[in-house]
Amino acid sequence: MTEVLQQSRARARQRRILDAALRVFSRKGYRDASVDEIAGESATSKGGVYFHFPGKEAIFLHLLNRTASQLRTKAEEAMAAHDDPIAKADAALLAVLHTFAKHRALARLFMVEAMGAGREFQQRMAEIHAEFATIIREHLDDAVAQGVIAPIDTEIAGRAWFGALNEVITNWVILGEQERLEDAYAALRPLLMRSVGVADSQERVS
Amino acid sequence: MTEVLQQSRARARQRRILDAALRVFSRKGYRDASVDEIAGESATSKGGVYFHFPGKEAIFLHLLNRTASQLRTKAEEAMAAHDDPIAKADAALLAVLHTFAKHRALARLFMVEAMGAGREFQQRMAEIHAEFATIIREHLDDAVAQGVIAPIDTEIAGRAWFGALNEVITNWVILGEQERLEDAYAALRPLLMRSVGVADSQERVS
Amino acid sequence: MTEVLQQSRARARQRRILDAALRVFSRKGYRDASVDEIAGESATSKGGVYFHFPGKEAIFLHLLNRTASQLRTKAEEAMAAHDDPIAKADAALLAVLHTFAKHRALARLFMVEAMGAGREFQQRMAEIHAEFATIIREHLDDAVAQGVIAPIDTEIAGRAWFGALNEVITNWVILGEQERLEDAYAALRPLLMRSVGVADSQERVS
Amino acid sequence: MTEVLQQSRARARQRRILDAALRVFSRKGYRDASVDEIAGESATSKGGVYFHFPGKEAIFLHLLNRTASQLRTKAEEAMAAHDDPIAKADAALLAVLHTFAKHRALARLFMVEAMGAGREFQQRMAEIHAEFATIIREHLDDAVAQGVIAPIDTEIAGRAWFGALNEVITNWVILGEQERLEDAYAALRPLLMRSVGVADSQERVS
DNA sequence: GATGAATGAGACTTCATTCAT
DNA sequence: CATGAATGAAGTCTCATTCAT
Repeated sequence: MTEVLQQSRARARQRRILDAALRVFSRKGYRDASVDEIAGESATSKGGVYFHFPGKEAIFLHLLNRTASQLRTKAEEAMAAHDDPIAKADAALLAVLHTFAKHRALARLFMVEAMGAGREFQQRMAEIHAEFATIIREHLDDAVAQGVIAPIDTEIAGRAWFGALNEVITNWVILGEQERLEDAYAALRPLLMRSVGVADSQERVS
Repeated sequence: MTEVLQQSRARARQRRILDAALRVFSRKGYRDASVDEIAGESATSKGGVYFHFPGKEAIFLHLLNRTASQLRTKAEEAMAAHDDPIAKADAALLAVLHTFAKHRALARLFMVEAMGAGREFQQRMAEIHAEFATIIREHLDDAVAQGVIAPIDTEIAGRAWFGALNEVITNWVILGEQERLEDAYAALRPLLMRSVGVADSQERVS
Repeated sequence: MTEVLQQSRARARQRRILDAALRVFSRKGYRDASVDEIAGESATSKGGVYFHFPGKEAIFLHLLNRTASQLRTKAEEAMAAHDDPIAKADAALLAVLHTFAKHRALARLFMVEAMGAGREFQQRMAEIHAEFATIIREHLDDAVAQGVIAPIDTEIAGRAWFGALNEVITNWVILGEQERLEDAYAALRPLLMRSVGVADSQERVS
Repeated sequence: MTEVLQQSRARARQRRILDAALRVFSRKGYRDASVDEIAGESATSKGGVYFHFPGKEAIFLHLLNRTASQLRTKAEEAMAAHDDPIAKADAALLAVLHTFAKHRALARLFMVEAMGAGREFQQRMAEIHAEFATIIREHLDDAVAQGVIAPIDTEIAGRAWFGALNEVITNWVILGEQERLEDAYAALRPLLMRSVGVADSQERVS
């Protein structure tokens, strides 16, 4: 069918635009990225971009949501490999970290640019942060339920874990290459564990 | 001396511009704040603003530095009241929190807007974050030296503490009023303490 | 014949497009009407519209000509019912008025939008105006020839009659509902009659 | 004072922009006129235009109002020279005509472009038309009151007079040079007079 | 014949910055 | 020193038109 072909081509073009946008946004930042440049980078015309997306803002939002969803998937896959609730939460953090370590552009977009891109995004970003904090929290709750850790305020713990990770990633994103991002986590991990009352068990690495 | 008078008048105007800029930036965000509006809010003309500052960017940077310095002062004053190194670090965090709780505009500027305002600021922000992380770290180092806590990676701990705090403040800034910011810290504090191996001692609030 | 079927189908679609265009043009005005919207309203695709018409301009021109021709037909039918040349001219005006009263959209298109839609249309509109003025003129000429009215400049009279009518209709189109358009004519008629030296004779209909 | 100088310079520039806009609008029509071209023609920058006017629409509206006001002034001056109310109305029409005859650009703008420039202007144009129709009407009312003419529907008469004039001017604007606009009025005048029951008195021309 | 994705020229507008007064 | 008019580069977005499928 012609229709199907066109649809799939359209979807391919959408993805090309999104991919190009990711590159441009993380190269220039949201405010300094121009739709013109995104169009150029995706081998499309400006009009083409506007055919597929209502505007620059929408592109960024798509990207944000797409990334958040990919990230969540990765985290969930990583957690599936473990039974221990603490190990699960731990695995989730590590998965997120791995992903960002591989795609610094993504990390920059996600951790840095999104905040200052305007009120609209801050709200959405806060939600995304909260989503991840909640994932952690739920597994800490499980851990409490199973008696693995003592009862604590898991909500604040989830947020704190995420915040600590965030700070580490952000630093790594902004300052040059420095060290491997995973190494930072290796140092961070015992801290997090202790914070919820888990005695250190240096079982794992990557 | 006329000179002296003029100097002080000039300084007064500078401050008026900075104060106005703070209001405008935190109302509109960096990118949506216009020099025109800052001029209007500070009862000056656009030309006047440009006489005192090289440009919009410089105003923001001034503000950032001024705020960081005020914050550091507050933190140091708070720490001076304590001997115990852990208590010092703790007091510093609380002082920062108090300040932000009183001036949400400042918090927004400092924690949210600055990140996405452009490459220039991200670098500076990372430095400021690092400064605060270092303050914490130094006192944790003291604590280790005094045998109050066991040896740990204090650098990562400083960053983690700051990151956790950051996340909490950011959430509070972006989402509406919700709860008192200080309450969040009350919940956060035991976590931080445990993370460096200090048994909970619920001594204080303020 | 397949050919015949296809031809008639093509013509049907043409008409559907024209009808849709009339609605859109009179809703949005020429410049704010988009081909996309016309396509949507005529249950066709943009490509379809461009298959049947060379462009937006041509659609508008078609509409203009179609309307002018319909209007002329109505006027001629109305005139056929009368012998008196003055009555004929009178009937023509009334017929035009009736038509517009029923189709305000048409009136708006014809009297208002067409003028400002661009140079191309102004020329054509002037011609159409002239056509109607000429119809009136011819019957005034007949009246002069038959001695019903005294010799006057019938050309200018035709134009003036049309102009007066035009102003009345335009007002009615732009300002809301107000009164019945026909009532305005009832008031206008004696004026027109007197202007060519015909004593008032309130013979007529509706 | 610097202030005064700047103000007067600003006003001069405003006028330059308005004058340039008049030229461009009447050369290209409202929709095809670009702010760029207006800026160029007024030896300003695009930004300069936007400093003085909120946008293209506002420029056009200014022009419309300015012209309407000038026209009214001319008409009133012309009427001041006469006592007879009919002569006054007559003089007003002639004054309007003279003005347009001298400034065809103005006429085009006023009679043709304004209508199709968008809904906003149509409303305002209808008002302006009504203003002029009212001026005529008031003097016809005077004439009735003084017993110069028999009682008639002066409101519709005012509108009809204006409409007739409008048609004549519009034709003259759109079709090339042809004849002198004033000659058209000479032919139109007896018609108008008769229409309100005034016997012809070919007293004047200009 | 129909479809709708793609194009690209061009429109309006904003604003940081400069500079004559 | 202050003012605010002026600049001009850059940005987002619209839409008539084309054309591969």
